[in-house]
Amino acid sequence: MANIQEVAKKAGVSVATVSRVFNNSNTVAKKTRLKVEQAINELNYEPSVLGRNLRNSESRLLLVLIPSISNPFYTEIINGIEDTAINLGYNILLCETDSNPHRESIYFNLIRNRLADGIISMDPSVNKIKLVELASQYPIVQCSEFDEDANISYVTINNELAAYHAVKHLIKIGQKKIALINYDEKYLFARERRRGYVKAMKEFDLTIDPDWVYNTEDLDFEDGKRAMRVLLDLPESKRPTAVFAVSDILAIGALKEINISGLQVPRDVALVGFDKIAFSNMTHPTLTTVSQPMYKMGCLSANMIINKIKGKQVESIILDHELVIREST
Amino acid sequence: MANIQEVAKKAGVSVATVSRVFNNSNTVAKKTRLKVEQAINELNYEPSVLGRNLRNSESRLLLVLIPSISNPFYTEIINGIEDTAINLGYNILLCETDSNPHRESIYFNLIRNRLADGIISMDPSVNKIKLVELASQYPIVQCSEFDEDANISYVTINNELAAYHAVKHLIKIGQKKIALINYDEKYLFARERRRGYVKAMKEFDLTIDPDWVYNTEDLDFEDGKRAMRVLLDLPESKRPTAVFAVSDILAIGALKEINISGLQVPRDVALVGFDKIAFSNMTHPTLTTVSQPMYKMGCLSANMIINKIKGKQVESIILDHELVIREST
DNA sequence: ATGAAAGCGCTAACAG
DNA sequence: CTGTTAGCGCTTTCAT
Repeated sequence: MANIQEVAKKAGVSVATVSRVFNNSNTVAKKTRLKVEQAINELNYEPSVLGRNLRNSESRLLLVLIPSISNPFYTEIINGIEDTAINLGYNILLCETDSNPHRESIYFNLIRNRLADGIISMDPSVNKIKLVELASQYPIVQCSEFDEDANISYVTINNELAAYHAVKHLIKIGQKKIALINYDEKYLFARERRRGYVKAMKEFDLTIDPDWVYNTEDLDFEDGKRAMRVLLDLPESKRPTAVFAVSDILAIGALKEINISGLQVPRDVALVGFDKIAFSNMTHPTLTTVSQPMYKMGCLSANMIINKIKGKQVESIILDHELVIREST
Repeated sequence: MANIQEVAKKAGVSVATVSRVFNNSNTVAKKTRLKVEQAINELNYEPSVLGRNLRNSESRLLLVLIPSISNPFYTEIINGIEDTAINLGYNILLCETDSNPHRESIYFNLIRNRLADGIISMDPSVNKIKLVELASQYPIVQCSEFDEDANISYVTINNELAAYHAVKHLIKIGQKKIALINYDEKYLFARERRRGYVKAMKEFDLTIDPDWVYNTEDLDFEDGKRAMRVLLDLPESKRPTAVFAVSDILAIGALKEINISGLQVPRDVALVGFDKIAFSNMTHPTLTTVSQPMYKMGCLSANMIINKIKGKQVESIILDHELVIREST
């Protein structure tokens, strides 16, 4: 593959001029430009990003940290990030941490090694201390999950309010015994969503049986199943007739367990999920769920990180959610 | 952030020695090495990949082309690719083409620009002509989908045999009226899977009603639903009692449509999918499906492309599949 | 409007 | 065992 020198030689100009042509500098005479363009075409020349990057000490690569690529919640966000990034001349390096600190540190080093210009972190189990430390030297934004006191700008939704709306919907359709399948409360969004649940229950004078709140270890299908099993095994008088799960996958696990028990949704148990992943519409019955504007979140995070890279001031953003009522309630 | 010069100065050695320490050259005296290591630690130095890459004209980045990140079929493969790549000192650039030629060409340019050292293509709708052209200049391997006469090495399974096994299983459990929900036959795997279907039917002297073969436009849930609707709307005498769908998502769509019609799986219609995506185990009933060794496919593709980058000779690989019998049959 | 040349950070060949 | 130096491919000042 030809390099800039060969193009320059072929066109009978200096490498500087070739560079100027490629960077649309308007200080190149039309005639010269034509000559150069012809040489570029003949040699099928493409500039090496490596050379340019080294010179400009930028890579135009963005690191996107997610816990797991198989979690469909992230796919729409990533679409948004990718579309925006490409438009602005950046590419993304998708990094799956598996919530594994070793992997995380490999990825963190990528920015130290200047292979990436900035990080969009969506990993709730990220090492906050390291993240904050890194953020003091490199451009970082958080998407969806964030650290309250980290002083790193973020894009997210109001989780407490969203959970409140979901539970209020269950109450409005006549439910009183409402359980919460929540994630480990070491995560901020889990704490916030519980607050929303409690708030709605309190507002309508419904008492919460402590057995109705189940915290899962992971966000997997199996965790949802297990949680629902525990809830269904409660004595008749205490058994909940509605469930709010803080993620669609948990809700789908719960749905499965309800079906296995020969019960029906929503007749015997009403069910609300969270995230509006594609599969929430494929179950039978389809899942009522809280929709986050995932694509938009992605676009905004990408914009935010690129602005930060360019040294602009950025502000955190809290977006609106939406309750999508479907067959499960 | 410190660079190699500052470390050299601080340690009182030349940059070459610092480089040697970092690359574990064993021609460095213990005492010198210690001095350098101390300087590295004090300055918190990390070498710039950019400089190294430019010098070695390699980026240690791998391009992975997939049509859509939201298709769970690819997630396990990507896990395999990523684990292997990281182990061998490479990172991956996940590229979603959306089957969009414009995006594809952006990604193809990444390798022309030397931002990537090789490509793993998993996109069935890739522009074959461009791919072949590129493969003559750069390291490329294909995973899962491949071009028969492209002479680009690949990792895949025997699709015809896998489909044959799936249909044979349906026949063995007494099914005779077996429909095929297939993808557009411009794709090789779709043609191969139909051949397997036909072969099994022929072997057991079952005639195939032309109305039983439905080719979808896309591989989405909605396509599966639509296909199943058409099949269910056939006159009573022709209506199939079993369906083989060439992808789990299509099968899940079919399942949904069957449920909507008030019919039951497997009592009224038996159902087999393909891919063993995570969600195939979350439906009610769970889906019988053909399992591809996706993780392994990923590992092997990564190994293959890295070997190719290093100039080694590589051989295409055909892996075994497995029929996973669950509740839907 | 164009060219010469420095330099981004690193590695490797060569010399000592 | 260590230092000197050229150069990877590009952009960008500074001259002209």
